[in-house]
Amino acid sequence: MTTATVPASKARAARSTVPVAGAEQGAVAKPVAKLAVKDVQKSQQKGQQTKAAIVDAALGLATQIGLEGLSIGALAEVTQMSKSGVFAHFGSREELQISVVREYHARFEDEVFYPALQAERGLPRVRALFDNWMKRTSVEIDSGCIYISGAVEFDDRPGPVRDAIASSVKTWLAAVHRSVTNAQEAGHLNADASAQQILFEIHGLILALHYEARFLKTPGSINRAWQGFENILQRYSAVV
Amino acid sequence: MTTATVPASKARAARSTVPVAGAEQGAVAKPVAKLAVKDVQKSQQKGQQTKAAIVDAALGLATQIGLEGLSIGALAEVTQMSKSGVFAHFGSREELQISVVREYHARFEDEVFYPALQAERGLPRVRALFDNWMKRTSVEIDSGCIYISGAVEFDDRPGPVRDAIASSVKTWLAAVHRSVTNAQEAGHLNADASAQQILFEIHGLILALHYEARFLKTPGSINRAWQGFENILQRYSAVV
DNA sequence: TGCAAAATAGCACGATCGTTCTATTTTATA
DNA sequence: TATAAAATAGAACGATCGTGCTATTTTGCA
Repeated sequence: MTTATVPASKARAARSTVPVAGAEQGAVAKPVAKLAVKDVQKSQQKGQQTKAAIVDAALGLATQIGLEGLSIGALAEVTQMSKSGVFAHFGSREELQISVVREYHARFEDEVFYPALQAERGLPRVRALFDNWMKRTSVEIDSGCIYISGAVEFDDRPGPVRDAIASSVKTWLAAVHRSVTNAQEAGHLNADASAQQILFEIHGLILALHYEARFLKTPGSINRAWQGFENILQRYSAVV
Repeated sequence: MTTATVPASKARAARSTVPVAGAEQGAVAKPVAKLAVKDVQKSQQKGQQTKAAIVDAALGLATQIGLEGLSIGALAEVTQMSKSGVFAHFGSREELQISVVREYHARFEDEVFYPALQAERGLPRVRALFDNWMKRTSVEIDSGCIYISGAVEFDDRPGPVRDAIASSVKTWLAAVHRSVTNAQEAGHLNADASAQQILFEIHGLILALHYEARFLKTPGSINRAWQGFENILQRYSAVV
């Protein structure tokens, strides 16, 4: 009946099928100025808006109960739509899962990667990347992380969903790797060290934080991750 | 029809319902020689044997597709039994999952923990624990690890299954923690360092290995975990 | 060997799943 | 405002799930 509306903060949930910018409400033939903006708005038709709202809700569900736990029925309930109404936007459950992964990837980049680019190349940017990663992981102690849960759910299950997750994660890890390499070239980190090794150890800190804080609820995990990062930097700091 | 038989190596799969120690046999008056061995066989009644075989098969399934992926129907197919036949041994799916967790825990202890006790206290034992842990994790790159997949599946699903997993993991981590503390007291590791911090960083290496090798299939991950361990030891080695 | 008890099978139930098909409503546009 | 297209709803499908109930078979023991 009532089609779900899209909160401003979530209007980009269908990004994969829609231009990035600041698209809001669709709407009617109101003869207003503001051409450029209007066009974007018009392109965001009803279907796209609804799809964005569905993906947003699906992302919320998937972070908590996993991509495999996603069911179209539950999603229909949350969005106040019919099962077939939800289904029609994706054509298959698998396509829905892929949309969720893409949306998660986009938000991850927006929140973790891009802001870190403002830090200058080399060690400062490595720090910024880890800082943002840590902040996000800290939030995900409560909400869950699709890169981690998805890895477990699909590690033995080949297919496009697994590919989507793996590709996103690899993209992100490659970005961190690049940043470490830059720091080595800038003389901020020991050039003899293996960037892959440094990346591996950093990744371990994030995974341990997620495991011990989210599952075991061990107090102090966040500080231990920070401390571990400082230990790594110290170990690999350039010998002047 | 044909009840599944229990390979020798798996005859302990129903350990949870059977007294731990050497408590076997229930008795009977058959005057046979070969007491010890015979008794074990006799006490292991048909039901226990079958249950052990079911748990063993369930463990095999669960490591690959997760505890949530376990279905009684699939299990019945694998063991060549009827659904109700399988079900009767546990009374609920949840109880089956708990049995699987307990069996995994028992095997983990047998394979990782107990053998390491032969190494002398202090650093050698810390090394032995990590060595065995690494060996097991290396195997689990193919087969999967219930402590990791279970953590993801049950991280915000309270209940006895989650409790069983968390309790097992905590027991194991506490053992490693104890070993680290011993190494500090023996002067093998820096007594000023936090054992929790060391444990956290080691745990991270294992998790990163599992993630990068099993999911991303990044080559060289095993060596990176070893290297990371050496780095940690070096960092926390006692200053003489 | 006979008999009680334990183990297993067979069947059916309600629920939920993803998906398909068709009808209805809403939207965008001429 | 009329009309084609897009979006959504509704109902039904086959499959699978966990579980309960009742038979049947198998086991252990007197």
